[in-house]
Amino acid sequence: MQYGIKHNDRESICEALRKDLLTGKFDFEQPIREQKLAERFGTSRGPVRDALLRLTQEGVLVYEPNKGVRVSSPLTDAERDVVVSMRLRLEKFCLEAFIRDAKKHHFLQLSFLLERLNSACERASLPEVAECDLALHRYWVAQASPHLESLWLGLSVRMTMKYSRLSNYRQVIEEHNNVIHAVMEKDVEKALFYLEENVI
Amino acid sequence: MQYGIKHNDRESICEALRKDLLTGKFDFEQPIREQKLAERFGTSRGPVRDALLRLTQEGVLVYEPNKGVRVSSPLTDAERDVVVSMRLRLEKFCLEAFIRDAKKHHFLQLSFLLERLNSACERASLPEVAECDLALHRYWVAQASPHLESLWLGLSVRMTMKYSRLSNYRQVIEEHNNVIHAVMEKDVEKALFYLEENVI
DNA sequence: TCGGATTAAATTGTTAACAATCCTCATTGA
DNA sequence: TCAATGAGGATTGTTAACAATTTAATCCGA
Repeated sequence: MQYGIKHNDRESICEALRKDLLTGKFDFEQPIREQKLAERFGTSRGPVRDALLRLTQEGVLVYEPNKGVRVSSPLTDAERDVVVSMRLRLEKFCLEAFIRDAKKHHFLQLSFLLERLNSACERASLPEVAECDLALHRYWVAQASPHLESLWLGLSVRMTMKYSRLSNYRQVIEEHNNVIHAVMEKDVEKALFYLEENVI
Repeated sequence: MQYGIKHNDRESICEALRKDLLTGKFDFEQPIREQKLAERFGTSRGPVRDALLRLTQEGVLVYEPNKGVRVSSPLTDAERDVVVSMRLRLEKFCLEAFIRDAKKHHFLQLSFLLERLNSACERASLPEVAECDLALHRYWVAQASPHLESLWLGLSVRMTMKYSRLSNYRQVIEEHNNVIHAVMEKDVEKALFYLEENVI
């Protein structure tokens, strides 16, 4: 579906739900029912439960034994500051390593993801912009340190949920162009500078 | 079991496995079989799968579709540095908030957890020391920011897996005593100082 | 009318059977 | 000899039924 990742039911359900959650399609504090989701995705409750469990661990959902899951309440401003600084620490590390080791096909992939983000911005589709934005950042994190990818994901979704700067599409394009051009020129300093501007 | 948390099968399996994994009871790169664990815990594969999925998200295990999970390889030194600094950022934030808002019964609980850690050290039981150490830190994180608890857990298990300073039992006791006495005196500065010494 | 016990419905937790996939290893053919 | 093939077993993925628990509704007595 995306770039060569194998998907089973629970994976794709997880991604679909994450997208919905990040763009606010579920109400806060309202419980999410397994059966309903199972019907929506045309599977049994098993894979749905797997996906919910995983999103819980990522911090998007809150789980209570025998009661199911609900959308977690947003972070306080102080919590968000902490999360932002942690994400920056991690992503700077990854971007630096990515620039150091990147080969031609990595740059190609990067261009492709940037193009996808641009076109999502042009269509002014918030869910797609959010998805493409995450996919882009995720790419260099996954390349630089697969170990820390899931950690990064947890930080990013928590940030994104709090509130989204993504609706300013022109700015989104601008910021990502800056970062990626610096990356292409292998200018670490500049890339990190623009990344910081972009993430905060 | 612990302090008032309700446990179902998948929760307790998860905790038992995490303990085993943190103290190195499974070989690296060797796949972990669901059926075997199900027999060990006297359940079906369902709850076992849930626990494995969760530990994957925490970063202790690596999952490959249709192939199951295996123990993830240790972090590089550079990765570990990043994780340590992120954990410190998070835990300092939480400890500060904890000190600010703590009531008497929180201090009581803290004393209890410290006592448990001491006695584990005296028995020189590495698995228990590791568990009590995590439980102690986890307590102020969970109190200060339930939102970020699972994030903290992911950071901590990754750190602990890399290599463990915990076998120096005398030092473990010393360090935690320092932190907790500072906390009791509500001396934020001192507490954070000793925490840094302890975590790195 | 109100509060508390009792029942019924809805929901989550667990299980065992079945389907799909992967791995091993013997067989085949050049 | 050796690579390709294919059967068989082992393992993971999914499903539907059942058990346990929670939630909602009903009833009853004061």
